[in-house]
Amino acid sequence: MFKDTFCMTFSLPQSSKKTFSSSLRENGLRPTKQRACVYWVILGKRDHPTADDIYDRVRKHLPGTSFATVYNCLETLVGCGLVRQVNLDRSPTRYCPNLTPHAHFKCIKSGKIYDVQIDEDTL
Amino acid sequence: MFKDTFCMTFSLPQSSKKTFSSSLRENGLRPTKQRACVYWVILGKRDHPTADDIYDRVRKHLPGTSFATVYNCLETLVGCGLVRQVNLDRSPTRYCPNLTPHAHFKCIKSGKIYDVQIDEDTL
DNA sequence: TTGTGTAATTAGAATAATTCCATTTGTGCC
DNA sequence: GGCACAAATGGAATTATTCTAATTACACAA
Repeated sequence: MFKDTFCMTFSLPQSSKKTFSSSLRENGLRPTKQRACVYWVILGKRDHPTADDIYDRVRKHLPGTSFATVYNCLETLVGCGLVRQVNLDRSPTRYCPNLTPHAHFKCIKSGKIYDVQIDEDTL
Repeated sequence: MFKDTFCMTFSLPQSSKKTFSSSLRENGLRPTKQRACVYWVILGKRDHPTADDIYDRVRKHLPGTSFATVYNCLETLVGCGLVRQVNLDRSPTRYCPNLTPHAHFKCIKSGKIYDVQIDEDTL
């Protein structure tokens, strides 16, 4: 009875909601709450989370979510161009909502990954 | 009795042999036949082989070689700067004896990887 | 030579990220 | 409501790689 309202402690900002829904629909896919939550999580903390991180964060809001679903959603979002995959070496794939052309800088001490804007003029 | 002579159907060219031995010794490591064979295999066919490919090729010459050894040797060779790792997406790590600065081009059809020399002038 | 200590190799188990599969659940439409 | 199909689910399977404990090879001293 309270399931939906209890779990839905997330909501996309209006602008992202539009991009989200229209991108999916353009590809004949549905804007489901799991997909919305995964997208919301990635937009919310731009620390290049792994699927594992995303799983943890999503489950705080949609506790029933499975790993398979997280992977499915990620694949879908990547396919629609809403998020990007970041692969460095063979460490777990990370996800990034920054769609502008940029490079990544990885600190070998902390392992953190930073976006580096590319200055077109220097190319 | 014939074990060694039978198995040792590989030998590094004189120049590579020197680089190989001295690089290892500089790092306090021994130039063993497994390491030599792995190096020889990587030098021999520059198709960016995976650890799996290397395992197959090495075992044609040193049949007793284990996977662990192949991985150990690869780690050692990379550590000594004799070969390089190539990681693209999350596909298996590939190995490359080209030590000059270069980029990689991967054909999405065949999956083959090609070295692309970098023209310093265009940087 | 013959030990002896350490480095290297070995087989097989363990790990970790990801994918697959069979089943269930949700949604849009008649 | 019922139907068809898309999405989500839990758990098993896969795969590249790493770990572990035991064995073997080698350099050097006695």
